[in-house]
Amino acid sequence: MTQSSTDTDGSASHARKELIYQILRDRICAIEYPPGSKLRETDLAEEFEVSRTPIRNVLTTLEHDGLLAVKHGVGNVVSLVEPEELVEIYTVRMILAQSAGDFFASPFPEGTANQFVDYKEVFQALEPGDVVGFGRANICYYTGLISLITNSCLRDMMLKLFFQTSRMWLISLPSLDWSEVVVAVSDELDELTRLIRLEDPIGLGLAARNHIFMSRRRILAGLGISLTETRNPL
Amino acid sequence: MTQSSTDTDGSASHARKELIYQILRDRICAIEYPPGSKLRETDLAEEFEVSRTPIRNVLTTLEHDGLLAVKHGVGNVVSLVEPEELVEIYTVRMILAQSAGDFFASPFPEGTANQFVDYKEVFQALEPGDVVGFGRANICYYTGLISLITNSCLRDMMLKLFFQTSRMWLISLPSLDWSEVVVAVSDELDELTRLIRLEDPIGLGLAARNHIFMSRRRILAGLGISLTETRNPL
DNA sequence: AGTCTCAATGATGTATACAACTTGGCGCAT
DNA sequence: ATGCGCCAAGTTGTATACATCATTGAGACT
Repeated sequence: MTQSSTDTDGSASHARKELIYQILRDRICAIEYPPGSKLRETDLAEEFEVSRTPIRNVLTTLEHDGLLAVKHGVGNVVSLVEPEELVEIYTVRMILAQSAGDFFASPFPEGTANQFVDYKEVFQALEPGDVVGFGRANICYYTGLISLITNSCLRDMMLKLFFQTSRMWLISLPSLDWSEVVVAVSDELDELTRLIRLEDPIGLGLAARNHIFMSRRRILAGLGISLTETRNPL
Repeated sequence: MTQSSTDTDGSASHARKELIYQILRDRICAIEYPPGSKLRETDLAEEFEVSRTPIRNVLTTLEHDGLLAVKHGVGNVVSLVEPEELVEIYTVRMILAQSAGDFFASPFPEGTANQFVDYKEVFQALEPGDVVGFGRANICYYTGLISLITNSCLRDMMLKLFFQTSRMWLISLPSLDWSEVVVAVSDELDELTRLIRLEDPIGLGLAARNHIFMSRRRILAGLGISLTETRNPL
């Protein structure tokens, strides 16, 4: 459902709205639009060369996904996820990842392992402090990993939760040691690559669960510092 | 997120849209609008005494939730869930229910057990064959059960998946033995009531998981028959 | 009789004017 | 100087006219 509607939509307008949706979602999740940003409908309408109507349609969906807060007379502001809710989301993500092993395609598609090696190289090629680049790379990596799941319901759910937490993870990044994080992600990808080569889907799910656990630790550590420093993201 | 936005929205328009959303969602999930039905925007606009614009807004959300298929030039038709996808959703629901025990409010709120006794009486008072009444009762029951979960992310997720499967479950009902189903649901509620009185949240989650498993069995049995008989739900 | 074409119909999609709302600043009274 | 109130600017929300699309039926041609 939802974002998996890349199949025969038929109508061209659906495809266009889906495209705009994905673009805006990725911008929010890579904090090109950081939390607190206002997405002005007229601006977006001008950029995508449509009227406000289809833009508003997309914004409604983004609000339903928990990425935006639409406020009458104020603006469409990228929302912040409270630490308490963040922990809840991470907890559910861990549950899902732990159970996802049973639903990975086995054997893995040809070239999957090499794909993950590529992801790693992208991360390592990033300029230190390029948070947006890190976010985009992270979206690619996670989307690729989740696409290996055959249960479409589980897949959509994990994607949605990933997108909800992504921007908060990126916000916490500047408070952490960049090279340390890159090393951690590289090790993560090494482990996943190994498990894929070993054709161990259950292990892959468990490893993903552990990485989410570690990620939660890091993000909370980062936010614990930054929440008092940069209270106003604007 | 999503349907949990009953808190301080501020704007009255948000509240109105939320209300319309819940009404239409419940109608779909209780098959007052059975799969294949067309929801004409002008009709709904007239009923709720607004223009098509806010109605379309709600319909977009319902489509995103996987309840509607909006087709340009055709109509907004209540979608059917393919058996394959249905199994996937039920599988995820079982995973979530099984893990939900850790997140039930403990101790349970005062009067929770009596509430479940009431649910049981509602089911038993239904006239045989009143599928819509069964659907509405089921929505109440399940909403009440899930509201005991403290993890809001998990709660929203389970609710969403429940709403996705509800109409298919009701469609399969006429192919099953009514009194047998009522007895099964009554036993279900008895067991949940007992576990609530025992203050056993973990057991409650596991029992819910088992009931979802049984429900999946019944619904597939029902659809196995009705899928060939009532192919055109219109 | 059968089939193809096309126009009429009715639905959703889009654009735009206007209404409702929030916020900030300016001015006035205290 | 300060606090209060009101107005203006800017934003989202709504209503409506029109565009676009899919279906269906009649009619003409074969």
